[in-house]
Formats: sequence, C-alpha cells, structure tokens
Amino acid sequence: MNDDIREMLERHGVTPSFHRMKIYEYLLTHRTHPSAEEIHMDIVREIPTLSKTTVYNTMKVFLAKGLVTAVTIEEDEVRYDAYTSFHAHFKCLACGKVYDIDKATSSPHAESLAGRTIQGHRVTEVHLYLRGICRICAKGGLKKSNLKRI
Amino acid sequence: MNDDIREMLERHGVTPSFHRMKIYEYLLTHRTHPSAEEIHMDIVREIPTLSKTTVYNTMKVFLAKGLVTAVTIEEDEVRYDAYTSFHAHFKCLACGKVYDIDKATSSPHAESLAGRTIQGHRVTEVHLYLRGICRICAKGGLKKSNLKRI
DNA sequence: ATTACTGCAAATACTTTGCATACCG
DNA sequence: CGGTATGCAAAGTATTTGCAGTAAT
Repeated sequence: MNDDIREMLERHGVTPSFHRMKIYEYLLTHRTHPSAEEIHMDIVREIPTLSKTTVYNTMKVFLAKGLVTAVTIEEDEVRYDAYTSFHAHFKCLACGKVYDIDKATSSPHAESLAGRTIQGHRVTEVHLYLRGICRICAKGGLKKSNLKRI
Repeated sequence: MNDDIREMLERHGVTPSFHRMKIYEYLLTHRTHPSAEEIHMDIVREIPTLSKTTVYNTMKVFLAKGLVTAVTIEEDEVRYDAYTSFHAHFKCLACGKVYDIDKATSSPHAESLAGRTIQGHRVTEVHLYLRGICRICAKGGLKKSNLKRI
C-alpha cells in the first residue's frame, strides 16, 4: 500500500516525502472532498508536527502534477479530490456535504467537452456542479451542525 | 430604462434604492461576470460615496431574490451574473477572463438536470464550468497583465 | 554542498459583522 | 416615527509569502 502511494507520486514527478505520502493516502481513503483545513485537522492528530503550510504547499504540487483536482463548488474554500476522472459534484445546501455523482447518471456528454474547442476556446477542464437538497436531508435528517467535524 | 430597472427590482421584492438600481444597471450592461471588487471599483468613480459593504449587501440581496447568480469558477472570489438563465462559463487560464458559453454549444442536457432527483438528491442548481485557453490567448494575444483594471 | 521540503509568523485577499448614522415611506 | 439602507472600521477566514531551519541526495 505504502509502496503503491510512493510509486504513484513518483510516476507523477512528485518527490514522495513522508508528509506528501500521508496526505495522498488520506485523500485516497477519504473521498469526501476535504478542504486543506480538514486534511490538516485530521492528519495532525497522527503527525503533530504537520503544518498547514505544508498541506497548502502539497496541494499546490499535487494540483500542478495532476494528482488531484480542485473542487470549487463552495464559495469560500477549495476542496480536493484524488479521484481525477470526470464526474459531477453535488452540494447539499442544507448540510453542506459534497457528493460524487457518476457521469452516466448526470451528464454523459459533459465529459466529452474536454479537448474540444468551443466558440474558439480550447477546453482543457470540465466541471459540473449541482446543488440542492441531498437524499438524507430530504428525509428530514441531518442538520448542518451534525456535519461539524467530530 | 431607469424605470425598467426599478420595476425589475420591485418585481423581485427588492426595494429599489438608488445604489441598488445603479448596481443592477451595471450588471446588466457589463456582462463580464464582475467580482464585488470590480463592481465597486467601477461604480465608485461615478458615485464616490458607494461603499464596498453596500456592494456586498446588495449582492447578497440580489442572490437571495434570484436577480443574479453566483459564478464560483474562480478559486478565490465570487463573480456575479445578471443573466440568470442557464449557460456554461469558460475561464481562460492564461488571461483569467470568464466567457459565457451558450448552452446549445456546450451541453444541451446539463440544464435539464435542474428539478430532477439524481441518486436521491433533489437538484435545484446546475453549474457547468469549463477552463482552458481562450480564443484570444490561443492566437498569442493577451497577457494576464493586460487584464488588470485600468 | 546543493537542492528542496518544512514550518512559523506575518501578510494578503475576500467577505462578514457590529454598530452608528442617514434615508424613506 | 419606524424600518431599513448605508458605511466605516474591525473582525474573521482562507490562502500566500518570506525566510530560516532541516532533511535528503
């Protein structure tokens, strides 16, 4: 497992430091589109020396090397996703949670926009963001406060 | 013209104050997805007393009443769009400019996601964001510095 | 030794909030 | 008069930057 992560980073031209491996592993095992804050808050419990600066530095490197994508469905913070193949994101306006939406269900055509030229503009990235009320909140469940990190 | 704007605000339940009318007029005539900063910077030249707080307050009211939509294609600031029917947005990674992409060209199906229930989630908003190199930058034109407000 | 990863603290940028004042019906 | 729009200044939050220390090749 550890070797898989090391190899993944190396394959993308990222020096596999201890911290970077931990952060990447965290992203692989927490597919909740965490923010830099959340990534740091969780990992620092295990590695108390980890600084938020390193998280920001690392995310910048991962982004540049294509190891993660930035999800800007929020208006005030960037979230990160290590699952880089195309899929849509849904944000619940009640509880704030961000869900993955598989592309077949949502918009099978959106993905094909990447690589095309549209109205003269060369498209390299496609992001499909949906908002609304999630399945749990629709049933009367979950309040925003429930989402706060434990 | 002024009366059209007044009526538009009233129809959406927004008290048509002088500032609000100016801001809404600005949004109608500047379809460049301006940020709060840009809106303020431009209008303050004509109305020196306008504060940035009022711009933020006004945008919050406009959003709540559905007069504008928020474009969160940027990672660090919210842009506003008075053209509220569905269309995609394209951001040039070279010059930073945000373009409108009409829905027929981009993704005729995306719009129909609104109102539907997808994977159990009730969808109320759909945003399609594209990024890449715009037609002007592709031709070797425009640098980022050219975009800075005059 | 040289390069580059890390982390603290300060700085920056966008936005919100508290509160006093001014405007309008 | 009473509600609300406005604006200043301060606070808050996410992120970046400068720079010194540290690890690794």
